[in-house]
Amino acid sequence: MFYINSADATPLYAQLTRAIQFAIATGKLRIGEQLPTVRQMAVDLKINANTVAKVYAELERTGIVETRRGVGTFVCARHFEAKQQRQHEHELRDFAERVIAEAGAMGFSLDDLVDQLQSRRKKELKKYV
Amino acid sequence: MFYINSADATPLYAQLTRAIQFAIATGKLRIGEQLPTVRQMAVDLKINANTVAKVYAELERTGIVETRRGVGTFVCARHFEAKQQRQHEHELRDFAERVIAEAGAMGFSLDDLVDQLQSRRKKELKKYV
Amino acid sequence: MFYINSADATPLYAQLTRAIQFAIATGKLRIGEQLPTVRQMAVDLKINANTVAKVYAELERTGIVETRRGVGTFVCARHFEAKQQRQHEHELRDFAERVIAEAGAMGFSLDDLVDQLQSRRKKELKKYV
Amino acid sequence: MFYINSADATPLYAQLTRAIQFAIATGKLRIGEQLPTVRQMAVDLKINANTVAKVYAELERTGIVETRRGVGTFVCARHFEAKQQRQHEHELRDFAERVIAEAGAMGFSLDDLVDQLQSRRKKELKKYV
DNA sequence: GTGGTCTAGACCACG
DNA sequence: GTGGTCTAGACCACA
Repeated sequence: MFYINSADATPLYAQLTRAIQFAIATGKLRIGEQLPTVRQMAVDLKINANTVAKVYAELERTGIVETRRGVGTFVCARHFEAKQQRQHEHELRDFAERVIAEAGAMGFSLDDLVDQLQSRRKKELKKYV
Repeated sequence: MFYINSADATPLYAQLTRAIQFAIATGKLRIGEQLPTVRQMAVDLKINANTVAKVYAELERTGIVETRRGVGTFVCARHFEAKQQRQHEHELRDFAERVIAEAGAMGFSLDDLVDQLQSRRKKELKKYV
Repeated sequence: MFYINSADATPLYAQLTRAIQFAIATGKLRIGEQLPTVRQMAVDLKINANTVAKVYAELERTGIVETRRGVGTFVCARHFEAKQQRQHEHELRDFAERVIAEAGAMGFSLDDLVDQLQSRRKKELKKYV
Repeated sequence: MFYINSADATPLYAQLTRAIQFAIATGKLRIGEQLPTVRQMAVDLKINANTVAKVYAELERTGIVETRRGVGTFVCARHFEAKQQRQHEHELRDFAERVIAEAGAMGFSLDDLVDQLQSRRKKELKKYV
């Protein structure tokens, strides 16, 4: 379900964090659903259990998942502090700005990126509807 | 000309290497053209000169650039055109995944983000026309 | 400067986190001041460097310290998101409530606790004025 | 009657052990008096019954309580009056340090906290008079 | 059996 | 020399 590339210079824990956030954002992981256990995930990805634990702890710290001791780790209902509409918009604009800059630096045209984002979304929606 | 995101966990040297390779691959940097000096690049990107120097050294080792002592660093040739198309697509997919993951973690819906990006497309196009 | 009790069931990292927060709260550590290096702290407290690193990372995540790679870890200016006065008060009341409950459970009278808090503050102030 | 803070990193069993010992030491629980049943305590504190059972077993091992099969768990005698005064003071200091650290981390000034606590003193006093 | 803590020690990125 | 990442493996708290 998750994919890690140990050849990539991006730290394993960052890749996994991203993959889980992505899975949640696209609905592959639903609210309340249990994540693989730390050890199982470690086995699946062939990485150290501590690395997985670090990721889970980090995600819990940011409120994306909830861990119940002795039970497991679960996706939790996002509690986005109802941002001011204004601030939300401002942050979105900043974020879009950054995405555009990075895409440019990596040589992706905005069109390609938007296409990719949209096709991703459709694919994911299809899978789970 | 180059873009580095120090918030990204991907090592600075990897980001810079990728950015330079991309610039060469897409012709933004032409064969024979001079790269910014190590110090200039360090100042521009607000990173340490040693980091830039290591990137240049690595690129020289792989034959992508050539350093002429006391003169500067120059683009040498392209060694990686073959893998370009597939590699590019793969990188785009990874990048899109990262964007979606980050957007999700920040509470932005993919729709909002795509809207935002598209509303900026025209402006960006204008810049480069 | 910091004190850890490995006999205490409270995790070492929690004790150290607390000790550092305390040092900052009482002015023992000033804004901008450098914390001992990870390795030095580990030697001083006779604990593993990773445990210290975990604490520093955690404190950075919450914005209490700032780490500059290759340089060190520094106390940073607190950027308490100017809370609404109302909310601040509400949170303080909740916090006080909790403190009272815990003090009660541990058998400390409110008088003793207040005395202790005040004497601590005076002592700290004296030291550094 | 007992208070557990599951947000505190201190293990639940350690918190409960301390709370019971304190209750006995201060006479809130008298010699011969029955403790809540394991299950009742678990329900009250919203923790697992095994955790409570282990605490009771440990307390029995040290001779502080006595379990009569099929009947319940009873306070046996005090074995730790001697260390009480010094221990109590030491714990108060630790507790005060923790409170100061947490208050600092949450952005409350010690003065504000002390004010808040003192303003509540009368109410608390009333409760117990 | 679940996650959490800690250690020891290797290697890397950065200044 | 600084902090960061990762591993392997031990032991603990909790259900």
